[in-house]
Amino acid sequence: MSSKSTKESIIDAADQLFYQQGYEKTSFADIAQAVGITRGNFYHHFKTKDDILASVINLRLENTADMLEQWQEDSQSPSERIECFIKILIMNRAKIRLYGCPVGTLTTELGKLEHPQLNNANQVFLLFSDWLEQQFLALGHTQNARELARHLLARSQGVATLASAFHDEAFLYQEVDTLTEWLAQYH
Amino acid sequence: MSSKSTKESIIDAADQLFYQQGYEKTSFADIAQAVGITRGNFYHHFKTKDDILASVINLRLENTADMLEQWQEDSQSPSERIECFIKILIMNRAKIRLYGCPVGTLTTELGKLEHPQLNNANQVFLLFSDWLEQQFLALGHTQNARELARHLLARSQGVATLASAFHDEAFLYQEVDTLTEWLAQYH
DNA sequence: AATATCTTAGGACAACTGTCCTAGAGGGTT
DNA sequence: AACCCTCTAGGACAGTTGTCCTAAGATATT
Repeated sequence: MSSKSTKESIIDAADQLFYQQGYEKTSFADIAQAVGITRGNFYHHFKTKDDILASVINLRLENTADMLEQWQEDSQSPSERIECFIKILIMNRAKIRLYGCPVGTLTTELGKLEHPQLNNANQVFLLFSDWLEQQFLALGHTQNARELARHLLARSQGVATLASAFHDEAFLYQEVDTLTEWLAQYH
Repeated sequence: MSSKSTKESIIDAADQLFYQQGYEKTSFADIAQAVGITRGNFYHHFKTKDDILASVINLRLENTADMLEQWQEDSQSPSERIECFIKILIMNRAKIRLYGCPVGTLTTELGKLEHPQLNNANQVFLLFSDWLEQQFLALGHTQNARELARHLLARSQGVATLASAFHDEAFLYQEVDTLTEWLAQYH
């Protein structure tokens, strides 16, 4: 196992734990146990807990950018692409039901902690926002493309929050239908 | 200062701190400092941190029930009452911009912590949900009153989440307008 | 085979966590 | 005056936190 692989393992484990338990609750000991290394060994890869968080956010930024690029290639029309976004609520329903949206819950927590990495975490939101805005622009909504993008982003956040609070997947399906109908009026 | 008053002070301070910093981040030391008592003195009023949380949630339940009752009395029509709900986004915009929605952020955090008080915290959501459902029923939407109530609840959650992430009050006003228009179609 | 670099385990460190105990101050009732 | 009960301050307790050091092991290069 090379150094890079161990470092990546740490980031992956931290990514999951931050999502499932929250950043504040997750300790070095938790991550170390998940990876299978000792706590002391940590310092060689990351100086501080904030360093790990920064790496986790960078990983999420990369993964999100890749996913959006994939959607861009795979779909023929802007409305199809927007539907891809809506459907991640279904794709990730099991985890959303348990932990909410990884983007929204992290930014919310970092906001309360007044954490310096909050702006970086918000970049993930901005990736989605800008990409959605592009799609609405392509649909011809030049006046309010950003407004529509943020609106859709907020709707998906709300759905994730309630689905998680009530552990209710049925609500998730229902709201995805409502969102698809909403989208139809902007074709 | 009587005992009851000190206990209430603790609950009030914890209420604010749990909202502003989160439950996990807030320590006994934080609360003690906010109230102006020593940490050791705590045990006389609350046995555990969970006890404080339970009291905070009960306080929020009472306050929410009172507020809903007030709206019920003060407004003449169901749609006016629903507008009261929508407008709390404006009323509390300063705090929402900083800390998000107190109900949504707490249930999200407790969900990740798998905290036994999660169900109690969800009761606050249920108060709103049931009350909104009543209003939609009164408007004649017998088939989908609950669906509409949950939908509106989710929308307001999403607005709060994004307004907090982007520290954007303008978005909040804009989405309140959108929600008011949405409501108009159900009069 | 010898050397240099990278990676690891183990533990030390002070600070903080939630919890709990004890001694005494304060006020009211007999 | 003597008593009781409520409340408080101060500190003890074991455990955990993030951080950091050191010594040894592993790996690669010469």
